[in-house]
Amino acid sequence: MSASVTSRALDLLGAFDADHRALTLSALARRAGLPLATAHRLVGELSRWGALDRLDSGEYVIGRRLWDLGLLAPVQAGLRQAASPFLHDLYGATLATVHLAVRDGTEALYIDRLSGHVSVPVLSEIGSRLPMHATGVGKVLLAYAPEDIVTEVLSNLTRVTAYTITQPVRLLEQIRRVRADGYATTGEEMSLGACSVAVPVRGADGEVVAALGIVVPDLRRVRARLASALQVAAQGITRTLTSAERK
Amino acid sequence: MSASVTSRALDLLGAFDADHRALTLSALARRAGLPLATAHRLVGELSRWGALDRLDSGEYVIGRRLWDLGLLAPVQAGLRQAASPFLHDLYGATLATVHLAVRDGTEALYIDRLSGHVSVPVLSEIGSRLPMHATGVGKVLLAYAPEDIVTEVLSNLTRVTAYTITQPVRLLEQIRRVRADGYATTGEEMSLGACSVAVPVRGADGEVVAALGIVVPDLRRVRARLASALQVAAQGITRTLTSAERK
DNA sequence: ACTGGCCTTCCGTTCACTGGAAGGACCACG
DNA sequence: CGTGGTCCTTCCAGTGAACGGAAGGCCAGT
Repeated sequence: MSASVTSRALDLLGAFDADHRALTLSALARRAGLPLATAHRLVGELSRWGALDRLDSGEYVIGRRLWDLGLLAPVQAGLRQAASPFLHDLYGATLATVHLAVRDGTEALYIDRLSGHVSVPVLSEIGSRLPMHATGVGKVLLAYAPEDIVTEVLSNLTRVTAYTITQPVRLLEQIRRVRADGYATTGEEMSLGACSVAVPVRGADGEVVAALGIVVPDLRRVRARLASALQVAAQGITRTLTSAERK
Repeated sequence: MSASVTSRALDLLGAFDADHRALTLSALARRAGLPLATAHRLVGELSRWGALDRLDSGEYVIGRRLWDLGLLAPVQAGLRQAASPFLHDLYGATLATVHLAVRDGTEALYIDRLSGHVSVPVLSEIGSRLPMHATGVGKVLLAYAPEDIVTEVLSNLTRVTAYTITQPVRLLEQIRRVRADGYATTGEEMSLGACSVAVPVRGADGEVVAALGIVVPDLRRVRARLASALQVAAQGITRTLTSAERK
């Protein structure tokens, strides 16, 4: 039972998600499990502060001030800024979809994505989470994740397409390959018609902080070329990160 | 006197800004104006929920969950997604810094920015606010802003560089030109060595919802070409916005 | 060993939060 | 033009959650 005021307020914020970006007061109260009167008072306070905005229609949405705050989160602050120009360079050179992802628990969290009009359509959006075993960036992140996370992921390999790897042994084998080769690949394991290459991005101390990936319709001719292009970009990101740190 | 629990919790969140991305408990309490014990309790609750994360160093930072929430804000959700591919196209064609901004009160709020390694260095960051009278996107937003906002801005034209426009009459004249021509320009009014062109982006109902701008070192040869490229992109964004709405 | 910074926990007092109830605005329907 | 259905807003007395001073623990510097 959540009794504290703060937790109730947070429950209200938590009522918003990608499928519920705008909610009426009653919907908010319902989703947060609060009495209407209580929700009303709290929501009032939240919008006065700018955490929520009220639309002309009367619906509430996440406010600008929270958007601002979110930008300060370290997930994005350092990493994303450092990586941004390199993502653009990659995108400019290939016109394919480029991804930057970090590990969030047992999933890959996409913190940046570039894709133009000509790119292969993909599921990922900025802020979305996808399973690690079926994506390029995911496999990279998994290869450098702590033991217990790997175990947990291996025990739950859900099938997404006909090509998704669902046997723990095969995935383990691939993880070993990633560590040896320095890059990971997928072939239509997440969505049909989409293959990917991904490499690790290392921080100042050499630990893997993110994964950089690219999605193309077919790997056959380009695998090696993409892998080295990605590695160059990843190196550049690392350099930017380290030089930004010592100042 | 802020007495409600919620407002105290929000004050804690508000203690973070671009210059204070990581704070110790005591620093947080100090900045939020709360007794240490109180701050401790609230911060504990906030981090349990994921609004704050605690670093190994003991400092608190904005958490992933708030980052997630921020992405749901309408500032960015619709507009930015629709605009993203067009920004890339523009960037790809020019390799100059490309901006997308909306009006936030009397300032221009940058909601997206692309810049590679070769672009002119500029001040703007995603999430930052710059004065409207000294930037290309700002002038566009001002040209379509409500009367009272214009008045307020005109009464406070701070000088940034030697070229900044500080006479209300001259700015008003420029605003008229923007409405007539459909685009705005600046010449080193915000930072030396940087000129810009910007155009309005219209929503489904024809009202101006954002401004799209580009920054280059020199306008002389390219002004007309850039203006029309921007207008094409702005058209495309509008089309995407409208088609996304009726579904 | 001492000083000064942090962080954490405890607990009796008190005051801000609670939420049912009542009222009002709006819409659609018969 | 009532009637039933949304929705939102305001009120207020009772109570339990939040408050914050105080005390104690940890670490680093001197």
